[in-house]
Amino acid sequence: MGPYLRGGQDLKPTAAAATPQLLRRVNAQSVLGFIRNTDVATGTELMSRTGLTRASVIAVCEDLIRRGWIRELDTRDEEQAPGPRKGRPARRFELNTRAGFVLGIDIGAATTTAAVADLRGTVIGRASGSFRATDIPAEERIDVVDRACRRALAAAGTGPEKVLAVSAGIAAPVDRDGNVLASQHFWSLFDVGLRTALKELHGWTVLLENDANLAALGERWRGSGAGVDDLVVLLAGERLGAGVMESGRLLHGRGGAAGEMGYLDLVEGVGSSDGIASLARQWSAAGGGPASGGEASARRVFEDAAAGDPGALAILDRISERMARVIASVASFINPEQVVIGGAVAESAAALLPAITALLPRFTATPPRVTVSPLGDSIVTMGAVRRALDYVEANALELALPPG
Amino acid sequence: MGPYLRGGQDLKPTAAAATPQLLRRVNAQSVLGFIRNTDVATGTELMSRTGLTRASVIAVCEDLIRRGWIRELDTRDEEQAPGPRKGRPARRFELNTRAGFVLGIDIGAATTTAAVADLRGTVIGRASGSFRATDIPAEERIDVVDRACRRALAAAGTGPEKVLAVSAGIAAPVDRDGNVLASQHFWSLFDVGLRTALKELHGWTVLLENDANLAALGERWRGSGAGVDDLVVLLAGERLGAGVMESGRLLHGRGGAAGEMGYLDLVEGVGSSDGIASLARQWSAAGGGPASGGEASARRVFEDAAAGDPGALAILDRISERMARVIASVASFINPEQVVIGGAVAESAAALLPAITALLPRFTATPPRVTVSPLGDSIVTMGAVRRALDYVEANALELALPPG
DNA sequence: GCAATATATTTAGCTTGTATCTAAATTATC
DNA sequence: GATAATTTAGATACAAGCTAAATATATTGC
Repeated sequence: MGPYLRGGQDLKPTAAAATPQLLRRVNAQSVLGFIRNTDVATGTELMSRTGLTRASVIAVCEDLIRRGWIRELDTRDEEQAPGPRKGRPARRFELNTRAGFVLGIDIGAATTTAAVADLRGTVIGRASGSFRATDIPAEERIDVVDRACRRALAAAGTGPEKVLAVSAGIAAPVDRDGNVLASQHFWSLFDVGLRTALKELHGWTVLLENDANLAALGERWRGSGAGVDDLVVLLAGERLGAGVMESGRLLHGRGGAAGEMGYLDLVEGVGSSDGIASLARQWSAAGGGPASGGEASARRVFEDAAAGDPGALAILDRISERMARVIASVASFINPEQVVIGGAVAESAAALLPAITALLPRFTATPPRVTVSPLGDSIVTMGAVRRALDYVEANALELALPPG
Repeated sequence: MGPYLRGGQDLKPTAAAATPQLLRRVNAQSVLGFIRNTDVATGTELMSRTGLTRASVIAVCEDLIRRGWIRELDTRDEEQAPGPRKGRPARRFELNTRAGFVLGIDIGAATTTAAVADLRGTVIGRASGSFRATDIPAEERIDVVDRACRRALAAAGTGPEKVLAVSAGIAAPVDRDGNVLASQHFWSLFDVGLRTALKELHGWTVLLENDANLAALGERWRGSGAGVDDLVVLLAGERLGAGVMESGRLLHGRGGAAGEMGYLDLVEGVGSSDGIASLARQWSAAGGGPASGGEASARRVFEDAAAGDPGALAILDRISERMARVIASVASFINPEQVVIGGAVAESAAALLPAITALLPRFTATPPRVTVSPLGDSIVTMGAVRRALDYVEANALELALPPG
């Protein structure tokens, strides 16, 4: 900058200047974004989708090849082009799906699961681990998580150096910068420990998120909320949390406690959020989840109800109304298009959907569509994978791909 | 595009290609953005703030001068530069504050107010109008609004052709595209009528918003929530609505009904949202607002309470607890940094702040800061002005400024 | 083999940037 | 009052990236 600024006040630029290189970055992102969502792309397709001229498209593609993100298919060994192919054959480009991988981790109270996915989001490795107890020290918990990651990578046939981004979900408020509130003593300790451990061991930077928020990402990506921009996911199992997407963005609030549902203590006919959580636990233990033994009893309640047993019907009615009140209170404040029930209770909740849906208009003027998550146990890991991919996609041109 | 695309599928570009002109747009926005927030700017200042070189800064400034957004101060008639000014005098640029104006409109049940502001947001004209009754036809209501706009413009010493953007707030859900839900028969009729009328009469395009949402914008701009990114404004007067900002963005939800607070019907110890609204109405009529007569009684309640009268204290306690429950239920779901009480009840609410603040921790684990709006009656118009300015600032380089 | 067709490549030119050098205007100093 | 120091202005050279248009190439169909 020369001597010009010496005399001025010590001012930092508010934003970086837009130089011609920015154009390439923008256009490369747009080309790469299209290639990500297609099988193979020709130059002509890319021209029409991006609005660029052929010269620019080719320049961008050669850039992306040099950086390792895409690959050119040279010989026409695959003769699967559909239409009548006249004219000079087009150069064909495809995503280098295995140029790197992402890691999505679900860290629960009792177990943890890590999933490895390629750049298209296909999960190619998965591993779980159990915690000896819920009150083990943070280090032990971190070690179990690390081991699950290693095993998932091994199952995927790849290694830590190929990991481009890591996202982890925990059952605690996490703000939008990925920090756990200091008041959450255990989790904030765990947070710092996890970050430093994975950084030192593998060089990874962890994107931490609340588990219900990740569930919302996952559900919108590959669940029943596909493509819905205003979506709430109720993650009910060990505890009850909500992941809220508004206009396609996750809500965090000041300290990451958005969607924490503590206010349910105040809602009539619901009981405390602890009460809901314990209800969910019982329910899950009785048949919704893999917990011990009681599967028969939950099934029996449904069977008895189907047979017209008044007691069983009353139980289901009470549960339905509680759920309806919870959904209604969320829905009338956030006005989502859809509410998805996920977590351990999801399976059981499916049977109650008609009753819940029928009750909603009594409690809210803006009843959302209500569905049950089809993602099962993997709802949080799916969201974590999506979160990590989002990061990779947003920063593709800044990330250096691992060699090989 | 030539013959290239003829053979391809009929695909539209997903995004516009980034051409060199984009650079100028980005850099011009950045320069203009800085000039907007300063009194006069020199080339050197702009260089340091934008990171551009002098040549680019000058080119951009001359562009902006040609388009009418800024102006160069030629002679140094104003010797108000602070430091020791050595060296060759700098060219000085300033915002052409009166290159155009924005119009912010508050459309209430009984009255409407229009405010005219210059490009720095300084309100330079204001006018109100009353509706003959609350159930008058949409056309009549539109006519009253139009007349208020004309008078506000006249008071500002300008005309309709100088208006760059118009924002209006109504007490109904409005989605993020500015549309009123069709189920809101009256308002959706009014909406369409207002748009077409103002378009035909003056060529304006109206940005419609929910009034509480505008209140949130206003409060964050020039109220007690200045600069707070996670902010909830409770607009309590004729009715009760919440404007929610999360991460600096307004929440709308699918149909614009986010923040509608219908769920309060379900919250224990609050009563229905109608009940809250009527409470607010009584309260306001008794002294919070400009309504007839009863000011003495509200003042008397406060005076009696100050004197230790148990009946008066009980009334205030009940109101405080209701407010605390409302705020807590919002706060524990959204987790805002701050909640602002605005609208007609604001004045009275100020006296209850300590009680409300003290009660909050009983109802929520994440109690926000609670304040009372200092904006009074103009909270919605202020937000409408901000909304219109946001539009102008985002689209400055696409807007053609009126000549003169 | 030759026309038709679709794609690839090359070349020239435009816009917008940066970097660097020289000129101008003002204050401070002797 | 001339001269040096300082700060900004303006001009020139050049690089990145895009478009547009002309030319070259590979494949299919007759």
